[in-house]
Amino acid sequence: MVPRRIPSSLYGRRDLLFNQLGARMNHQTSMYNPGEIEPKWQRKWEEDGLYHSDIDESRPKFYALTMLPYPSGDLHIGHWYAISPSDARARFKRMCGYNVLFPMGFDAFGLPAENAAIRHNIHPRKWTYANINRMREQFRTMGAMFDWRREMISSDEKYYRWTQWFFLQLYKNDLAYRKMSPVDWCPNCNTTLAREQVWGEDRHCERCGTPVIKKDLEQWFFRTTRYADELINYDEIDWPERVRTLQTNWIGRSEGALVTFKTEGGDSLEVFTTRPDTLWGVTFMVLAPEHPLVEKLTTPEQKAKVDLYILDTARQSDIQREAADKEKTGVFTGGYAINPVNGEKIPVWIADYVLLTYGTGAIMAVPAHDQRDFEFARKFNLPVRIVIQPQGIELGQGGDMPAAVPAIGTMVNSGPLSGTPGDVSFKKAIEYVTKLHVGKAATNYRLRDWLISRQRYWGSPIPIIYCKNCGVVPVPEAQLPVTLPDDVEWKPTGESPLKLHPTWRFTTCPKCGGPAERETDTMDTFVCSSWYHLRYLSPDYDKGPFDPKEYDYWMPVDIYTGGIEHANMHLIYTRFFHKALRDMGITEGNEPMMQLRNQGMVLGEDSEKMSKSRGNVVAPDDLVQRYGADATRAYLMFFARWDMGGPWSSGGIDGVMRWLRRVWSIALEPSRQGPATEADIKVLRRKLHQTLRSVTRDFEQFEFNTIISSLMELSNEMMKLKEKVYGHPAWDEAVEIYTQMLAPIAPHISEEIWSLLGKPYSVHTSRWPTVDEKAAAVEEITLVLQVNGKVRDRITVPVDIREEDARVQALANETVQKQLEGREPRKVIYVKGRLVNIVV
RNA sequence: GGGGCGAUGGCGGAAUCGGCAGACGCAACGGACUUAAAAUCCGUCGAUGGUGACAUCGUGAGGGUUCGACCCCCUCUCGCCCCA
Repeated sequence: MVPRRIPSSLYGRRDLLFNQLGARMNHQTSMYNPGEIEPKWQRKWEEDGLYHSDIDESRPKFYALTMLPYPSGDLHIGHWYAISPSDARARFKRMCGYNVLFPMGFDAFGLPAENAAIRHNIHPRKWTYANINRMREQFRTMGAMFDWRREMISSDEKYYRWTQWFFLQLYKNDLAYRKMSPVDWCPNCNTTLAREQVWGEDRHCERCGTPVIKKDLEQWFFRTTRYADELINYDEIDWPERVRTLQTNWIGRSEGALVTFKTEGGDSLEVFTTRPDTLWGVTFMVLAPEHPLVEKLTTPEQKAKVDLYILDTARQSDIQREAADKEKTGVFTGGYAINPVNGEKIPVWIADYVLLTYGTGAIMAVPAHDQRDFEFARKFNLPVRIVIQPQGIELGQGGDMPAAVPAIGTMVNSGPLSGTPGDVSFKKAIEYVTKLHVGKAATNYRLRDWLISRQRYWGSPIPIIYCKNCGVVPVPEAQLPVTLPDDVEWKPTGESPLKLHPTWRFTTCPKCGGPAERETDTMDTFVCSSWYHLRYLSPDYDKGPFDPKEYDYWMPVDIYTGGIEHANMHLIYTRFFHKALRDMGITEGNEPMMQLRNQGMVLGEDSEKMSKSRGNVVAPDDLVQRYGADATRAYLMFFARWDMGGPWSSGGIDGVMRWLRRVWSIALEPSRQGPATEADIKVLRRKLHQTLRSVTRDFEQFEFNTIISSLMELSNEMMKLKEKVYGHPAWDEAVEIYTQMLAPIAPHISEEIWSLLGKPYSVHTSRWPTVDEKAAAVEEITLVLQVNGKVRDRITVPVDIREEDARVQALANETVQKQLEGREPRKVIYVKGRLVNIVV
């Protein structure tokens, strides 16, 4: 636990008080002491409910959402980096007049809790909720504008009741189904993993690093593929192109044709091809070793070799199997298939580079026009036949091609379609196979349905009952939630603890009342996080997953911030969820989150990923102790572009701390009052309103680092002018607006300054100032004088100088004349407000 | 192997529409204050040459387009990410 009050002796530089500053300070001012003011204001804001967000039809709403943390035990610097700038922007929006909802919660189910249970013999619930309590306190030190009344915790019964309810709705609408399937299984975590939880060349478990193995199990799936086409459409949302590309590639839509070949024995052998125009170039077929027809096709002479090869393949990972640079391996089955377009008899092979899970698990091999097929043909001496003649490429004979030529071109050696030009070849080929009833146009996706079953304890139970008489029976909605029992034993047995529970598993069938068994698998935690943004709307609501009144007011999410690593998982799942719910009439609109922005990553000072083992971890608690939350927040916004991130630098934060102390004294310390000239006032007001303009724009665009730099520039300017303009209304205006601009970034110091200035509480509910365009306008500009594109001089001219005058002045300039050396200008280029370039 | 992103002083970064490269900050150095140190304040701070005004070079490398390129195009190197 973080102490509620940090001893102020840690912060204050009391020594200073009695030094040279002491003499100048009056009773009103004291040193900037974050240790004192931060907890003070945090308490006050909480008591006053300053950050409560309630429906208010009189104001436009703004739903600012930031990805919720997993309660791993400590809020680390990455959380601060992601969340505190998001908080600053939410605060900015609020000051701009929006009714802002900025909630926080915990993604509380998941493996680490259970691993902790196994390792330290502590109950996952206890571990998780203790961590949540600790992290909630750490969050409070951040000074963020969370409305804690809206907190959701995904492992609460009142939450997962509705996760289960959603499962039932998906089940009713045929969007959840069960099937036997080979799955990636982590032998260490004893669970199946989704494809995206399997990482790296050696295909290891994302959590524990153990290489995964394949296993056949009855599993629950969500039909994400049904929405594949809609998911690659981003018309309604402002999401970074990077994320859209990642999602599009992940979904991997490819158009082509399904073509049915026949085996000699008469079985249909369906293949998906993206190149129907190459059908006449098929010289062999390749099946995945696991393909169901392999056994039937294999001749007795080949059986021994085939069986051995199948065994070999099972030991390999998909990545190893598909690697393009890998030496091709394969075995002839002895069987043959018939090419439906020309009746040719072609050999059928098996090879590991064909995966059962992609397309139909079988391919037609066209070695002349596909590199992998080409390599395979060369290795096993199979014929290569050219059927495409791309323009301008000399192909020679198939037998002596150095590599496959995948280009599109005119069809040749293709029976009735020979001569078909490349631009219509796909269409014509598909028409042809359709007419023959041996094929049709088809679209294939890389995206698979979402496997949500986990053989683990710490997750939401799947609300399904298996009855000998009635089969698969959904738990009636009135009986939800299916509660996770507390009294289980977790031993790494390979089975879910729920399966070993003596009583929980056994129940009665809701349909026939006979003896029945519960599903003992729990749901992938990504199911929980697919709808948490809806639960914030009404976390205690018990008539549905969310209160429709709240939904109508707050949804959709206006801005979602978080890490890009979720592009292929959470962000696809949550879009899928929303679209599925929309089709079931539960939600409205096509997209849950209108705008998405990703932050980068904070690296250690050694430019490496922070990790305990490297010893390069920066702990935000220490920073708060030493510098306060405001300086920590400001430095996180200042040290790098937010969307890029970068290595932490421990020295840099001192500069930000110095800046805050300067701001403090600029705003609060009385000063000698010199006579202010018109010019001084003008300079101050111009800089002030120019800064306000750029800060406003940068907040809109998530450019936090330049917000801080321009505020630093302004404070430097104010420091220079203070002795002259102190006491003048322009000075008071500057201090007031400065405090407001600072408020979203450093909420505590600005609230303290605001209150010491005698302004009405609170700076955070004050209205964002408007730019005085007249004050911000410049009257004189620096015109750059170039000769042949090189800067030679700069002159100060009126902002509205006429082009003719600018040209005349430039040519008359002494330095320019010297550079011209009497040469006659060939051309004079004038860029308004920028430069005159004289070309000789 | 394919795709994406990036490379700017000693360091983090700025330059928002093709128009003053290096804003702002860190570090460093010099000065003021101090018995002293810290803190604070003032100043210097891309490289080379020059006492200096100034000149030449300079945004990973090479080429191109342009009156003018950190910015656009081509080729390459390195780093990170994603997909294989």
